[in-house]
Amino acid sequence: MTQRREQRAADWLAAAGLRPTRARLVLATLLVGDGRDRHVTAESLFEAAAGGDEAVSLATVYNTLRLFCSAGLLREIMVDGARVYFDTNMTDHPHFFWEDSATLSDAPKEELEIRRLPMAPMGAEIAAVDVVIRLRSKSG
Amino acid sequence: MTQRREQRAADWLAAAGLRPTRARLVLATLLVGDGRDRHVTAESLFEAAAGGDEAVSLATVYNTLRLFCSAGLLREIMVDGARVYFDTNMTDHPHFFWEDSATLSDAPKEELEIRRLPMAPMGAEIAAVDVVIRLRSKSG
DNA sequence: TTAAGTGCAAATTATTTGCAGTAAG
DNA sequence: CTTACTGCAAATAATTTGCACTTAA
Repeated sequence: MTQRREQRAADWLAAAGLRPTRARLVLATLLVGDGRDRHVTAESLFEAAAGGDEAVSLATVYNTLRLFCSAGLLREIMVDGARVYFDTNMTDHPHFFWEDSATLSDAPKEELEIRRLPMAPMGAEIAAVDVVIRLRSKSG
Repeated sequence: MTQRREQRAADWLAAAGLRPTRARLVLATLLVGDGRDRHVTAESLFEAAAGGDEAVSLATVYNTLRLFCSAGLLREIMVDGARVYFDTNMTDHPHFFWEDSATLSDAPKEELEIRRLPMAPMGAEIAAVDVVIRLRSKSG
C-alpha cells in the first residue's frame, strides 16, 4: 500500500525524466500516490508533508511545484487572485471554485459541452482553455 | 468631450449610489469615460491616473477598485496568479489572456457557444462562469 | 457638523532567490 | 566526484490596513 503509493510517485517522476530525490518523492506521493486527482496550493501541500513525518521546506515545495509544472506533470490553475492552484489532472476540464472556502474541485467534464470557441487571433495559438464555475452557497 | 467623459463617470457612480468624490471620479472617468470596455489592474490604473494630472494614491486605487466591484460596477477576473484584473464589462463573456505580455482582452462572445454546463452541487449556486482562453504566440 | 473618503507608511501574504550545505548519478 | 537539489533566511511583489487628515452631504 505505502509501497505502491511510492512506486506510483516514482513512476510519475520517471515518466518526466526527473530525478527521484527525497523531497520530490514525498511531494509526488502526496500528489499522485493514490491515483486520484488532487488540487493543491504550495501551502496546503507543505502542510500535508509536515503533517506526515516527511517535512519539506516551503521554498522547496514552491520550487518543486513549478518544476513539476514545467515538466508537464501538473497544471497551474488561476482562480483566486492571491493563491496559485496546481492540478494533477492535465486535461482541459472545468473546475468548481467555492468562493466561501476558496477551495477548488473538478467539475464533471461530461457535463460541459463547448460547441464553439473563439479562434486564436493571428500569430497566436490556444495554449489552454480554463473554465471556472464560481459557486456561492445558496443563502436564501 | 472631457465634460461628457466626466458626466458618464458621474452617472456610473450615481447608478450604484456611490458618492462622487474626487478620487472616484478620476478613476471612473478612466474606466468608463469613453464608454468602451476596459481591463485594468490596480497598478495600470494607478499609472494612468498619475500620467494624467490627477494622481490618486495606490492604496486608494486598490480600495476603490474593490469598492466598485462590490457595488456591482466592475467584475474581478482571475487569470494570473499574481495580479488581479478588473473588467468594466459585467456580463459573462470569455477572455483572451496573452501569456507573453500578461495582458487581457475580450474574446468575441458570439463565438463562444456553451451547450451544456455542469450543475451547481446541492446547496450552491453558480455565481459566475469564467472562461479564459490562454494564448501563446505561435513560434514555429 | 459629521460620517465617509483619502493618503501615507507600515503590515501582511504569497512567492522567489542567493547561497552554503547535501545528496544523486 | 561533480552537478543538481534542498533549505534557510532574506528579498520581492501585490495587496491590505491603521490612523490622522480632509471633504461631501
